[in-house]
Amino acid sequence: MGLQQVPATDFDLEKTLNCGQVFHWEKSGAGFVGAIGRNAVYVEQRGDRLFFTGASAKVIGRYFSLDHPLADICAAFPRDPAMTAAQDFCRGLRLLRQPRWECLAMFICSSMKQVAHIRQISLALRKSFGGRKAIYGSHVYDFPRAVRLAASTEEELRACALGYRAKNLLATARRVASGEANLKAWSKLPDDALRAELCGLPGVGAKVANCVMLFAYERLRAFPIDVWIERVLKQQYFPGKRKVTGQQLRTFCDEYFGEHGGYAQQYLFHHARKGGAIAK
DNA sequence: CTCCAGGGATGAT
DNA sequence: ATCATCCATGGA
Repeated sequence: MGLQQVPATDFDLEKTLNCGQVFHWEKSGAGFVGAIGRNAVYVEQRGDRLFFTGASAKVIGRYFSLDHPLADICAAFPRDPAMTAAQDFCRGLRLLRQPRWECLAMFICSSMKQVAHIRQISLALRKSFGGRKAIYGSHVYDFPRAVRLAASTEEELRACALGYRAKNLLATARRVASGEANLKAWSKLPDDALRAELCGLPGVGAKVANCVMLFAYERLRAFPIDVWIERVLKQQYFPGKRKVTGQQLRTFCDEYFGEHGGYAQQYLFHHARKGGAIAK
């Protein structure tokens, strides 16, 4: 079974899959197996080339955002110690273009959870409601469509360790399945209108909405603020300040990080979590 | 404005 | 082996 390949400069597959933007890729041999939409995929990095099977080069390039001008994006980051250290630590980390429904559903499940646990929820949902597919000597499950989850019960979802999130996921799945929430049509909306639509869904607040905008709607300006990022921001950009409100942080981020704020956020986030850049 | 449910992994004792 | 901690959203 031969692998196809594409050039992938300024790319780090392991960092891209393990930085907390996606939750279902599993290590397999020298690479990873996972699903890109309905495609079961094996992907492996060798130097500045990506070897893969299970999807077209076009699908691979699009999902891993190999077209993002990473050097230019990084060059446009603000020059400060935190950003420089994060950028150095995250070399090659790219923001994926994830399927909209899958991304929305997973970030509804992500609330108040750590990455390890979100991965378990992802697998449980896929095993219970998704389709099993063989790939490169292994197998994966694709993510269940909204209509499938809409036809499930809160009890079935709770069995996937969703806890109180089951109710929100079920309610949102029903809205998406009925067409009342048209995720595809929303992609034409400007940022603020898109955020407002997403926040109207059960289980979606500002943080989850910004994650979905960043990871599934190519809104590279979207800057999700969670506790990790809040710590980094306060420590690095508001040192010694006693009371910093959420609104102050919000305004600062939107102005300071600008056009590619989402990349800046992901780099600061990953560096804080994995690089031990936090003093608390 | 404040308080807190909710639940499983993870780190500390 | 038990105990505290992590955490976004929504509702009281």
